[in-house]
Amino acid sequence: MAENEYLRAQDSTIKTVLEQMPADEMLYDLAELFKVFGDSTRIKILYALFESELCVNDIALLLGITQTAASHQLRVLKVNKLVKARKEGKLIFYSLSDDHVYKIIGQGMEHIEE
Amino acid sequence: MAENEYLRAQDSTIKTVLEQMPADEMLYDLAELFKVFGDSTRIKILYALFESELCVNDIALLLGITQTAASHQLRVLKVNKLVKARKEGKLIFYSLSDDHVYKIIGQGMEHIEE
DNA sequence: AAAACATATGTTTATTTGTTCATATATTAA
DNA sequence: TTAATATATGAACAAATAAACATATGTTTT
Repeated sequence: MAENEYLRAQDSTIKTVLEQMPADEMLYDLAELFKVFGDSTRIKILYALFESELCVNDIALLLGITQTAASHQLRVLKVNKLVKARKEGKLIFYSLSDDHVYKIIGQGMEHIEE
Repeated sequence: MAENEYLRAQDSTIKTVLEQMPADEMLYDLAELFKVFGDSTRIKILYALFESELCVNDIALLLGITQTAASHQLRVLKVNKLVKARKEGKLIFYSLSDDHVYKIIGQGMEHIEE
């Protein structure tokens, strides 16, 4: 690595930092994922789904939000593969897609509970 | 729990969902925390700090952002206790405050790598 | 003390985003 | 088929926010 008079860190450090840095696209995707968790309405929906699958209207009523708002946010969660949908007649039941959701939220809780 | 003709879910389910739901303030704090991770600039900064503590200018130069942008985002990270600062003369070295950062980002990576 | 350097702060601007309202689609019931 | 119910979609609006620019604060060097 070429010397850089503007950097204080050692060349070896700079090299390691740059080498370990994931590709821009991955960093962007990661930020996008966390953005999904960065809204209290969506967090509430996920918490509700911790207990059981629920249909859209139940989610809306349980959380005190409109059906439209629930639907919009469920779409965001679904696009990002945090929830999955199951159709039963005119009802659509949403549930968590996998246990990453638990783990990510769990880690977040640990941090704020300090 | 009183019966609710508008809800499809069973009373027992509704009861459990409502019981397990954390207080609104906690849900809000949790969303705020994830919001911090929900920006690629901040994610890049955190990744850089995985390797070693770094001063503001080095972070800016390494990531190709302005000093001002780095400072603003480091402030956000510091307020949310994800990084801590150490002063050495006119340099201020930032580093990760604890290993929750690793864990949270790690879980996020697992999810998107599927 | 003055100059140079490192970081922080305040303001403005452009973009993103969550919600609401109106409406469309789809399924079941009458 | 019409009405009722459940969910989704699209557009408009308001709030949040990241970046840029100018500048202030604090530290070291000369």
